[in-house]
Amino acid sequence: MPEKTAKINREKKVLRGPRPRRGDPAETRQRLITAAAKLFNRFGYHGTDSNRIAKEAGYSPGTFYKHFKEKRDIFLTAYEGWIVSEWEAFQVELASGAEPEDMARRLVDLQLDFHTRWRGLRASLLELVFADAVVRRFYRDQRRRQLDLMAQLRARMNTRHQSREEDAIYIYTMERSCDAIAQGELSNLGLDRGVMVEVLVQRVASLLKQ
Amino acid sequence: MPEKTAKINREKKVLRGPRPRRGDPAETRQRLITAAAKLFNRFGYHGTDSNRIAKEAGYSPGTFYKHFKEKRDIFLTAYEGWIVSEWEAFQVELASGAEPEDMARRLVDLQLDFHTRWRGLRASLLELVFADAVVRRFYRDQRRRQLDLMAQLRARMNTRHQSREEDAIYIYTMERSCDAIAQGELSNLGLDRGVMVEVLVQRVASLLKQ
Amino acid sequence: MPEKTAKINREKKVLRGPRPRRGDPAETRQRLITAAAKLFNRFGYHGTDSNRIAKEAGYSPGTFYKHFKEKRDIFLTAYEGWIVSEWEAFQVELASGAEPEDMARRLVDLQLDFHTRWRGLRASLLELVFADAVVRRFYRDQRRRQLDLMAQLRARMNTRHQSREEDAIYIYTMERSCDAIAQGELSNLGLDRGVMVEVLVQRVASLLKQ
Amino acid sequence: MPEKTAKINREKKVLRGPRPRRGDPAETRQRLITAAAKLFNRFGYHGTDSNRIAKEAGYSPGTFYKHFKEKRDIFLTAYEGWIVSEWEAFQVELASGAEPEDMARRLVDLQLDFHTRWRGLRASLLELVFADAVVRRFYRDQRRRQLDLMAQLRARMNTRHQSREEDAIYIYTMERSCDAIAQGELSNLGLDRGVMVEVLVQRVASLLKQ
DNA sequence: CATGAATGAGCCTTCATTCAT
DNA sequence: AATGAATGAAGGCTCATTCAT
Repeated sequence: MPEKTAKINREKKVLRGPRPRRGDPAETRQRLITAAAKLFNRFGYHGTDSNRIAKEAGYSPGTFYKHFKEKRDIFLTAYEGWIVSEWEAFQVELASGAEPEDMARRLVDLQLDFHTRWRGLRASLLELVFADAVVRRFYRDQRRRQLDLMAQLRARMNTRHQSREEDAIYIYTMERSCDAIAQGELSNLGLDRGVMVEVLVQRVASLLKQ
Repeated sequence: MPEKTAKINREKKVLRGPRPRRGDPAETRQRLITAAAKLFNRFGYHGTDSNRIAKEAGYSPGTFYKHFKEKRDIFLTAYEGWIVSEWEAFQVELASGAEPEDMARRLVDLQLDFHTRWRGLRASLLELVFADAVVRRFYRDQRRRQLDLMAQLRARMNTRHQSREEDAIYIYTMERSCDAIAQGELSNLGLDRGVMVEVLVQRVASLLKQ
Repeated sequence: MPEKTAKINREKKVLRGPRPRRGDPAETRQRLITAAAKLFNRFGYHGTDSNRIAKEAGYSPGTFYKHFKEKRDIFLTAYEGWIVSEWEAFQVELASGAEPEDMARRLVDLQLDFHTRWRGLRASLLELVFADAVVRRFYRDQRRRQLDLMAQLRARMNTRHQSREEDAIYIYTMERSCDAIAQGELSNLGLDRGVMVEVLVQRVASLLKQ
Repeated sequence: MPEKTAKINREKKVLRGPRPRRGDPAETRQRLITAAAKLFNRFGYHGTDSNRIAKEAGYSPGTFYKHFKEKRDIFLTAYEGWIVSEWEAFQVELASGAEPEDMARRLVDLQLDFHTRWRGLRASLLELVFADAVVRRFYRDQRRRQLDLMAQLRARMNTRHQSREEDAIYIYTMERSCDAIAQGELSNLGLDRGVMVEVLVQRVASLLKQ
């Protein structure tokens, strides 16, 4: 009977090092989300590992999994946080009563800002939507809600009529163009950011004018 | 997918029959590319491993690395193959002398077709562009060439003037909209494919009319 | 765009160190099984990790998973190897035509020998049978086969009649007693190995006498 | 399981009602043991984590470690509780003065009952005995005591003489057979429970008859 | 007495890549 | 040209255990 070896084998899980701290779970969770967003936006989803997220937030690997069932979860959470805050900012702007042109400019700036801040997460989004059924469902729910909101908005604002399909294409145009700008594509393509933004602003403005 | 890949390969050799074995390097290389495209388009870049590409093509892992320095290379090669064949198909159509509306419809169909066939590769593209400097450079070169070609084309066809920035936005609109359709987003969003396509066709047609 | 960081992140998988060797897969597999058996028998199933099995056999972690889908698989394989070789040894002995008492003694020695050599695997077996449905199925299949063989054997040898249930109890008795001896329980319990073995031999002998 | 566990705990206090909260230490400890027994018997030792035991009992992880130095301890405690209660039940039966055959039947029923209720713990027992020196020592102490009691008992009851070694084999036979029945092995092996039990009853009865 | 946030070693598994044959 | 056994870094995730509150 391997009396000694068995014991050695069993007792290797001795804990040493600095002592744990305490904190508010909500705060910890938020720190993790912030760290994840930061890393996703620097390295993309596949370039970011869960242990590193924890470390970046000031925690150890186990803490991550106390707050999120799996890596995908924190991605979805960060993604939702972005969508919600972006949409809130849009609502505020839309309710500001500014002149169409001014409002359009601010809306484009807003979207550009968000797409810049979240460009890494956005870069990973499409692959995850493609490869992961859960992300796909989540993504499409958001998209549907977005289209519904847009329809409501247009109804309320008496803007020029356009179909839900046109709404979708409008959204795709804005999103993809802002992504391109946010990803820094312009300078490589001989495009001028100012001109590009201006074109987008005019598109938005024409939608806002009744 | 295989049928169309054959089309892409047409200028080299039509590859059928599941048994390779000591062929000329070009054929082996082509088989690997075809297999990679197939897998990328089913599982995405990160969901496809290089050993499996080799196996799918009927070779062993070592053979893969005889023909491609790294996994990224075959992605770029497949990507280039797609772009080239898509652009060739466009050129053919643009030279057909068809009526603007008909031509527009065929161009949209063409793009939809390519985006459907390559949707997995496209889904992975943005993340790779973001995370990998080499892919990024490659991608932007293609994009620049695309914009240049479009400018030439417009000059030749005497179409309505629009800036390079407007061209870019047009390209982004078409691309993102076709991606959405190809990825199957429409049914979840209460959008009608026919209507969507029609809107896109009109956009293209209005560009083609002088 | 984080040109540098992204690259750093991507290129961390550089391989260094000693070069791989070549070998016969069957041999490698066997080496792994042998190593696994050794470790399971020293530390039990839960005290043995797959990387260590690989290392013990002279390979790296990846090699293990080229030969076995998961850790459980190598356990089942080792288990099966033991059962088969034990049963073969029994068959040889049973066919030897020795006198009942002599044969009984050799059979007990044989079983003791096997239980001693495989005592770690046996110690883990019951928990795995309990906790893992796949192991359970495998185990019960073996057991059924064992009972069937025993029935055939008794029929052929014209031994005293006993029910399949009695056979089972006989098997359980032998197994558990040999386990106890193999695990080294006797010295702690004030039991004499010689006496114990003698009792078992008499049991077996009485079965063998018609 | 819960009903019977309560029985085991009877001599301390009957614990019902799912809400603990600042009670006396003994009660907390008992609740933890009950929860541990339940989980060990459902998932085995390695399939049960200490945090879950605490949660199941209505406490937090810290509380667990206030009452038990380590996970192993609560296993040993539960194990001891089972042994003690089983042996007590046996003593009661043995003192009942019933006819040998009746008594034998009740004893077998009793043992079957206990082995069924504790089958998860029993399934883990042998691996722990093998891998952990402390469990091993504990287990063998119990076993020695059991053999001693049996010797005393036989002396008192004037049963047919048999050696301590024969006692041990008898115990192993009963234990392993009851385990098999408790683990549900019979149906897979084409064995009839009634017949099996009857054989065991006869074995016990023959021991009880002088 | 009890809490529960936090720990961190470590296990299982994957996969891009190499090189001796 | 092709093979394919082998590599080994690393990543996702678990869980026994601790300690500040």
